[in-house]
Amino acid sequence: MQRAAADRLFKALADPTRRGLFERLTRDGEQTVHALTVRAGVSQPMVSKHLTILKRAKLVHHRREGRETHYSAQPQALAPLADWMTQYGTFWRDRFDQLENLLERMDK
Amino acid sequence: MQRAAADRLFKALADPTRRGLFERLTRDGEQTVHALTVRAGVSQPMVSKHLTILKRAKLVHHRREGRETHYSAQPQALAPLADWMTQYGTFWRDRFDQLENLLERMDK
DNA sequence: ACAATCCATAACCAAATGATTATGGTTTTG
DNA sequence: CAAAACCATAATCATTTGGTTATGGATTGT
Repeated sequence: MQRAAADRLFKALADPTRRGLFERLTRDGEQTVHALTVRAGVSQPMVSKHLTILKRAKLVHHRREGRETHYSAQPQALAPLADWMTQYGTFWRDRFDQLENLLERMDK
Repeated sequence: MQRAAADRLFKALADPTRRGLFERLTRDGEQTVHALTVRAGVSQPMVSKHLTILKRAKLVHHRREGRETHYSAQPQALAPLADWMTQYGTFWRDRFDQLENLLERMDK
């Protein structure tokens, strides 16, 4: 079951267009499908489809408002991926300082 | 360029069989194709193909020895994935303690 | 009311993907 | 040396995937 969640996550993130959408929603916050389509490099229907896949992986959340649909990123949905990665502990040690640094910056 | 590396990585990890092979190599250490095939649930040629994909993502390394090929995991190849994830900082805070814990256990 | 906008779904298509069986090249074993 | 074992590649196939255009439903603007 955690298996299936991880699978949907990895598959959702396997496509660069989808990662692009997720990254943009994370960086720039909530966006309409239209706004996302303008810079996505693919057609509006394709953006909708990709968003649906991200939605099933719980990476995004949507909110209808009139004729527009606003999508927002749910970065906490990356947790299973983080869990999966902690199995491969050794390489983390090297990254530890960077991470600590990041967390410090986040606290400011 | 880091882009392409991340892409090969995500795509390589998108398949559960491939993740299974990688996990096994990480947990149990170096293995021959034959040994991997026995428990992989797919045919030997498929194991070879998956290993090739993992190899192109630098997630595994191979070493020929007579008629057998020994594969081993290269977990440090997950680094680009870790880098990518640090962009989504917020959720890391929650995982920080677990990570610290893990690193402590690793030092023993 | 009518036209335009926003979005999702449908219909369709080419290419990629995951799998199989068949084959052949090396190397080891009997 | 012959047979068996190990592995990679080739040929083939069904399914999935990422993309398009077409359409239609709902909402907003004139």
